[in-house]
Amino acid sequence: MKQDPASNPAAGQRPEGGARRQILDAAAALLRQGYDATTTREIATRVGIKAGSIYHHFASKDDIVGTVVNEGVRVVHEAVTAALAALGPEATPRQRLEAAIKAHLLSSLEHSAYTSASIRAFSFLPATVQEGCRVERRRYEEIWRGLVAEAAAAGLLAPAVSQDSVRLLLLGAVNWAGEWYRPERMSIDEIARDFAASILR
Amino acid sequence: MKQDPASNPAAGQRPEGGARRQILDAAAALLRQGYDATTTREIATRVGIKAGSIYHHFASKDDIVGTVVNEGVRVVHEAVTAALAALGPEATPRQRLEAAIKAHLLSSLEHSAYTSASIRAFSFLPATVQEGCRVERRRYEEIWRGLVAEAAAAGLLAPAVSQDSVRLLLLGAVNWAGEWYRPERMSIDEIARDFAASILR
DNA sequence: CCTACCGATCGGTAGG
DNA sequence: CCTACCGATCGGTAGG
Repeated sequence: MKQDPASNPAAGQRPEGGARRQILDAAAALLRQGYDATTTREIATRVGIKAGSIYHHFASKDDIVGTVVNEGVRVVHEAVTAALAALGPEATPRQRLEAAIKAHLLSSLEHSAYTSASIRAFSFLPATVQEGCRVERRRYEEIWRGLVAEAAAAGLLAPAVSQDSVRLLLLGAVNWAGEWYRPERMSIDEIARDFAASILR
Repeated sequence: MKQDPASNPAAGQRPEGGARRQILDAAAALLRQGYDATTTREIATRVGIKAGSIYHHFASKDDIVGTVVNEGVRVVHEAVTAALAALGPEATPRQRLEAAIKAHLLSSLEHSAYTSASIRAFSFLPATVQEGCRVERRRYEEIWRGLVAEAAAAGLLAPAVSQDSVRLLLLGAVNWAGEWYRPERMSIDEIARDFAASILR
């Protein structure tokens, strides 16, 4: 759940930087417990400022939440893209799918509270916040559409099963992992390997 | 999302029946939107009584929520058990797993707001409510442990993949289905068939 | 089952 | 960035 600033592309873009980033970090951590548990007062306490001062940096609570959720999708998107690029052009569809699963799990379970918040809290957010995130989410979904299509073209999927079903099965499983994952129970490498092996043949 | 009283084993056990059941129904429907969205006042409004009158029937909000969540697990448990029993002793492990997936999806996506609430809201509930549900949830999990073990014994799983991984993959996928399921998009029959076919060989 | 109310907490604002 | 405060809403209770 550490926030690596180097993997956080928005860091340093604003001259003041500090306070705004601290507010987002606190909100991301709180969003794990849900939207209502993410109070502006608790955010302020964690940052070390008074409740009213939040509004010097953000227009509203939903402005904060929307920024966190959008950034969470962007972080996992970039993590998966980077993992695929690191494999190089020789990689097989199987290797690529397993690498994408691993990168997604690492982002949501270990690296980014933003991604974790995006996944867990999304469906309980106000409709306006959800809509502000739709484009980014759909862009990310496209990666998985492509990976499943590659696997299908290589004949790695079960016969007579739609690619939509495979994608929804896989994304559902990895998104739900936050509900049961414990580091000492099974490693992320192992989960990624088993999930990929279960679906590919 | 209809509540079929005949499939609701607790109905009729209490002589007064009506009000208590109506409160639970309203709470189950509201819990889809989250724990905090489930206010005692909104429950009362939907039932047609005043807010304070809730406490004539239940000790607290968490008493209501805990009852709903427990019943949600019990309903899906009984739905899956009944579906397996209906198959008879000649059924193959493949048929049994697919029937269980279908029964679970039907319960959470069509038949029971209680089951839907159990799945969606669980991880955002107060710890005390979660603990009051642990036993029932673990009992339900055992069914899936058994089904995966049957499939493994029949040689239907991918080699070198742990049964835990397969169970977590499958349960994660079906539990996440509430996030994307639309009746006009893909039928529950089709989802169950594709999910089973993706994992079995 | 209702009326009337409690203490607490929420998001947000005025004015400095 | 703070002090002081707002209107609204929450879970729950007293007393009937």
